[in-house]
Amino acid sequence: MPELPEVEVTRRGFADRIAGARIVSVRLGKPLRWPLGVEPAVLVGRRVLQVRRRGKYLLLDLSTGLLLIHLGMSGSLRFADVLPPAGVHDHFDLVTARGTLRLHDPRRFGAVVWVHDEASPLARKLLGGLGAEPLSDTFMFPAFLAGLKASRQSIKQVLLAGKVVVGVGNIYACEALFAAGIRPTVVAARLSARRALRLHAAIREVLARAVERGGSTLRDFSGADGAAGHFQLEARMYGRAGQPCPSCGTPVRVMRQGQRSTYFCPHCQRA
DNA sequence: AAAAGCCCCTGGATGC
DNA sequence: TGCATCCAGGGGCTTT
Repeated sequence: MPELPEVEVTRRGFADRIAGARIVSVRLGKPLRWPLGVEPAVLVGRRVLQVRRRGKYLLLDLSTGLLLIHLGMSGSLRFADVLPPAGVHDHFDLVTARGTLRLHDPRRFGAVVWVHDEASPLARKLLGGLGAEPLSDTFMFPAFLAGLKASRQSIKQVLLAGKVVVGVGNIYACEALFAAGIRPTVVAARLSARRALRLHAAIREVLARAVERGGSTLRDFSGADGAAGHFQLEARMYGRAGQPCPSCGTPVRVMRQGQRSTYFCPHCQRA
């Protein structure tokens, strides 16, 4: 579900409030993607120092170790003083002295994993291969172009893979490619520097705009305070098959790329 | 080594 | 109403 904007909106929704809070208890529901990796009781008494984000992962630095949280396809986090009794899809509660952080995840593709530090084997496996952060100034065009030049995959799949740039999921890949006027099927290595530059800018603009708008709410995404996002109201391609392109009026087309739906305008995205 | 497919899981929408 | 099928915001793992 959540792409970079949704994860970042989630992070901002509770980071300041949970910072410094002591862990009171931990409740686990049904199994998630991986086991927590530590006895829940061991975490009690530790403090949550800060909440960072890397790609679509949230990193909760504890006074000892850190929790990696991923929302998968259907996950969302809530943070509140008091939450209702855990439902069948509430699979992780981190109860702190300042409120409870709860992961709700019907499909359970999400994960909460404890590691001692970012150099641990699991942390390296999950975070080690990630590409540049698109909203930071480490997202440099020369490296972006070099990454594209090294791949014979389609540009859409390169964006989704997260090895060159992180955080771009299916919605924002479609939107950024439309904004840049690039056909999603183009082989990444064949993009000219000029077009790659347009894409580099489009990725930043689309993601930053989505964060401002509070993310996209397709099914049940909401921020940590429970508020829905509004970006989907302005999605120009994603989910709009058959509807007129807002730029030229040509019906939006949908196709499959790597088991994912791609939406594009055959006129505005000609090459 | 890189790329393509395969799953993990539940629920909602659609079609018969 | 009931049941089958397809699809969904991700990504690690296995197979080519």
